[in-house]
Amino acid sequence: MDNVLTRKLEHFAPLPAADRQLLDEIVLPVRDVPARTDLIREGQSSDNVRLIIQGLAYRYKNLANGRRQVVAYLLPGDFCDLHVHILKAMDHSIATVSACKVVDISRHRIAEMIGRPALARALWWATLVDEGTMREWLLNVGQRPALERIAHLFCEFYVKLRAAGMVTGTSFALPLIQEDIADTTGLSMVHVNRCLQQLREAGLLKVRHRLVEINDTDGLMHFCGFNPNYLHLDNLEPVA
Amino acid sequence: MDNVLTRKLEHFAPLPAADRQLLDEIVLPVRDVPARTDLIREGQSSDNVRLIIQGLAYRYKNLANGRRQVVAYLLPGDFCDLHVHILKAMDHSIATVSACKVVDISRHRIAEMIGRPALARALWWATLVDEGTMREWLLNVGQRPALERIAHLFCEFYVKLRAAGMVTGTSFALPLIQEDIADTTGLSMVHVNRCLQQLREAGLLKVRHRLVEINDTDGLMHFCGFNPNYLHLDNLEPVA
DNA sequence: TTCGACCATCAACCTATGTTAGTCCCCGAC
DNA sequence: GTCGGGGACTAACATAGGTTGATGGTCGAA
Repeated sequence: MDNVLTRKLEHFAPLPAADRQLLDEIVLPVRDVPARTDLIREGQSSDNVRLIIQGLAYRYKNLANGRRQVVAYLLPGDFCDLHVHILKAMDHSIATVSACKVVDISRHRIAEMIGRPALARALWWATLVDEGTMREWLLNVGQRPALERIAHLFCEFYVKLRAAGMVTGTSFALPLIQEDIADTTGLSMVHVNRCLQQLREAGLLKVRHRLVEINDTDGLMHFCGFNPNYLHLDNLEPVA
Repeated sequence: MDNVLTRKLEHFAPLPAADRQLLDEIVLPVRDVPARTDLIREGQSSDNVRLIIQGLAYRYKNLANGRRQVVAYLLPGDFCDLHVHILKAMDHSIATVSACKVVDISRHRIAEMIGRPALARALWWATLVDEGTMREWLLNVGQRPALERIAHLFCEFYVKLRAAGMVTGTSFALPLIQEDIADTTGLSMVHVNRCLQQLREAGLLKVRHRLVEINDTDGLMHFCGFNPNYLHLDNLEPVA
């Protein structure tokens, strides 16, 4: 199976063949977006819904003084703005990290999806997972010390990318720079750098050249109290 | 109109009379829950969906070391766990702040609501508003300094309670203690205390005896860069 | 009316993290 | 092959906010 949307939605429950076929039609044609490019900006509205097919993107909000908070990452199979036709304007922006492949899906197609019970439930599940993730991030940023906060972020990437089949062995590609990690965790870039070195010295994880290698999965998860329940990936094979 | 659910959902769009009638049936019978009581705990699941009719409650998550993060407040008209039958277990807990009146709604009733297009859209809108709020909180906790962070929280309460008709003039009841504010903003109780005094000295806002008085609405909102767009209350009368 | 609990407040001190201002390394463009 | 730029990394210093522990209101219950 190479339809990333199907793959993602079937983490909730298997889909009828007819639904899978609809998803196969929806997933084309693909458009290329360069790295570090805004897909949609706060205040904008739009008729289409965008879906990430390949690459990494993120949602973010800015403060007037220029400070930035990343509020979510978007992986292949994630929708950018499923809600544009309910809400009048975006309350945040979305940008690519790496070069991405994106499809634009018409409003009518979305309605078609939502008309199918199995798909509607799967999309609802995806929404709930996103909410659960934001709650966990709030806990992370609000209560965990810097080292654990960063470790937790890497645990989450590990589990989500693994579910998407994007982890080979014990390492995965992650096109983030340290400043992205800083803006995700509410820390300064300098402190992120210090922490990454400490995590490396502790033998928990290595980050070099946009490649993350997790030496000690259990150790890392235990260190930051990572509990994947909030991702609701009940169909997930246990961690190796 | 005294149906808090109708009132809330009609912030999105007016509802057909038949839908309003369904909501009137749903909103009974009411059950009393004392203050500072868990409504549902992380890991639990449940067949019913709870709806807050009166009082204040909050969603929260705990760390193993006992630290607590409040991730959302629930006002009259808010559902506690609309998703229990999609997800297998709660990924967070919910507790009351003040004594609350709550209704338990059966799964079948929820399905009935979702079957009505106008209600389904209104519920979807409510979900999206909750998501938008969490993104704003992430920005708040991750990027704003303590004073602005607390000011922002009070701005949000002001606007939401005002939309719910729970603000009289320039002040409103808010049963939170300083420790709640601390656990909401990711600050220590002591620092919250310091900040509240500074906000008072600055003539922006006074908090005493669970009563908040906002002296200078515009000043307060400007001070913390509050922009209510994320609440998507397009039908809201402008701030007095 | 008194008592006890709970909550607000205060002071002294501490430290995790931020800031500034660099250097260095690597890679891709020409 | 060299140049330029982005990103990683360092060091020295600054501070916002945390911690601890004590004091003092206020209010409801008996």
